[in-house]
Amino acid sequence: MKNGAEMKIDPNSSADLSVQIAQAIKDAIIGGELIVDERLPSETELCEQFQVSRSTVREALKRLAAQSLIRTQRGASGGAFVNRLSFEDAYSQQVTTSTLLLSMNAVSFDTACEARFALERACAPLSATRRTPDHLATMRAEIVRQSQLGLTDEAFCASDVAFHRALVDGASNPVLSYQLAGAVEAMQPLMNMITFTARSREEIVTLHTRIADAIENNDAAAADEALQELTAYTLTLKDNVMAARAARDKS
Amino acid sequence: MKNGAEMKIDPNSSADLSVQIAQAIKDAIIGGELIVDERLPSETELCEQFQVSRSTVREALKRLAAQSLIRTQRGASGGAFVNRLSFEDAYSQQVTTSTLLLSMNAVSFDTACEARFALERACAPLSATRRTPDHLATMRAEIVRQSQLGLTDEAFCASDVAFHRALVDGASNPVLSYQLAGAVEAMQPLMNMITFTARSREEIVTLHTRIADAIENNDAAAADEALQELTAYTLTLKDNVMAARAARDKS
DNA sequence: ATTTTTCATTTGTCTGACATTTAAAAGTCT
DNA sequence: AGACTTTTAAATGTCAGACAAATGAAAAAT
Repeated sequence: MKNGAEMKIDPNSSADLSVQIAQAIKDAIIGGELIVDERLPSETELCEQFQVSRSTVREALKRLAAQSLIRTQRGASGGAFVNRLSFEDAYSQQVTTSTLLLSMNAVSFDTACEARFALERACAPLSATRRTPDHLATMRAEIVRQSQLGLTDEAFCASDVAFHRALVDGASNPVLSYQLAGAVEAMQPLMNMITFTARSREEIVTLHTRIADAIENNDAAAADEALQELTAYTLTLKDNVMAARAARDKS
Repeated sequence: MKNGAEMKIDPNSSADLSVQIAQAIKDAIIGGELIVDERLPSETELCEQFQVSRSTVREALKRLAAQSLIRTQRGASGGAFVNRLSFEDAYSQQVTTSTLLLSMNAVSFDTACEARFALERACAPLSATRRTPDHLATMRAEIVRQSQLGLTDEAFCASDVAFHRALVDGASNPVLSYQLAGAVEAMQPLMNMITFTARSREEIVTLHTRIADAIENNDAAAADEALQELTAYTLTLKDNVMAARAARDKS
C-alpha cells in the first residue's frame, strides 16, 4: 500500500470502532490501494495506526475475513493478506444469502420460480451455442438419475438442480454461472415442498430431455420453448400440492 | 431456541475456535433453530456454552454481524439478535461481491457485458407486462439526463445504471431485482473505461428510447430487439476504444 | 553442505478490568 | 394514583497484558 493513502477513522463517529476500521480497510481494497495478496500491517501496527486496542483491530479483521476479503496466516512472515475473491467463494456466499433471503422474507413460490426460470432462459440461448460434450453428458446423466424409481423427493430435487446447473454452465460465462447457480440452488428448499408423483416426474424428465435435445442441436428456440413449458408445469404442480393441502386441512 | 438442539464445536478441529462458533450459530440460523429476531444467549452465556473466552465469542459474533446475520444492541435487554436479511442488505452485499469479483479476476469486458445483457433480457418481457407509470417515468427522466450536453462519462454511466435498474425493477419481482441490479451495478467500473463520444451517446439514447417505448407499449419483442442492438452496440464501442488505444500506444 | 536448533515474529486465545448504553426498577414529588 | 427523576443491573464496546501455537529465518551443530 502506498503510504500516501493513509487509512483514517473518525473518533467522534457513533459507529463502533471495529466497524469503522473494517470499512476503512475495505474501502482501501475496493479502491485498489491494497492489491491482491498484499500483506496488511500486523495487528500491532494497525493498533498504532488507528490508535485502538488489539481486540478492536482483531474484531475488524474478523469482519473482513467473514466476507473473504482477507485471509490470515500465523507465524513469522504471517499476517493478514488481501484475498483474491474466487468465483467459488462468491458463489457459496451468494447461495447462503439467497437462501436466507427467501426463507426469511416469505418470498412466494411463484415469485422465486418466475425469477429462476427467467434467469435460466437468459442463458439457454448461449448454452445452445457453446455447450461442450461435458455439459451435455452431465445433463443426460442427471436425466437418467431422475428416471430411477424409488428416488426420494430430496434426491430428485438435487438432481434437478444439477441438471439446471449444467445448463447454466453450458453458457461458459463464469459471471452468469455465479449469478444463476446461486439463484437456482437457493430455490431448492422451496422446491422441496413439492411432492413429486411418478406421473409428474415422468413429465419433468420428458421436458428435461427436450431441453437437452435442443441444447445438443444448438436449437435455442426449442430450448426456450421447453423451458417455458417447464415453468408452467412447475407452477401447476405447486398449485396441485397447495390445493391438496387445503382440502386435507379442511376435512 | 429449543433447548434440545445444543450448538457444539469440536475442540480437536484445526479450525479457529471463532470460525467454528460462527459456523455453529450460522447453521442454527439456516436450520431454523434460531428464528428471526430471536435473541442469542449473552456473550457470557456463550462463553460457558462453548467453553471459550469472551474474545473468542466476540470474534465469532463479529463474523456473523459482517454477514448481516445478526445485529447487536447495547444495554440492558440488549444482546445479539437474529437479523432479518433484507433485500437491501442482500443487494449491497451482492454489489460489493460482484464488483470485487470482476476487478480481482480480470473478467473480460465481453464476458461481463454478455452476462449483464443476458440477465436484462430475461426480465424485459416481464417488465413490459408489469411496469408501472413510476418505472416509466424514471426511465424517461434518465433518458433526458443522458441527453444533456457536458455530462461527464461517469455521470452518463451512472444514469445508464439507473435506467437499467428501472427496467429491471419494472418486472416487479424483488428476487430478480436483487439478482440483476447487483450485476448491472457491479459492471459500472468496467463501463467507465469507455469514453462516450457525443455521437455514441446519441445512439445509446435512441436505443434507450426505443426500449422505453416498447416497455410502455407492453411490447416484449420490441424491447428484446432493442436490448440486443444495445448489446451489440456496446461491444462495438468497446472495440473502438480498444483499437484507438492500441493505435495510440503503437505510435 | 546439510541437518538441527534456536529465535523472533505474528496470529490465536485467555483473563480481568473499565466505559458506555439502555431498559427496568426504585424512589420522589405533585 | 400518576408523572417524573434517580438508581441500578445487565449487556455490549474497548482496553491492557499475558501466554500459547505456528512458522519462517537465522544460527548452530554435525
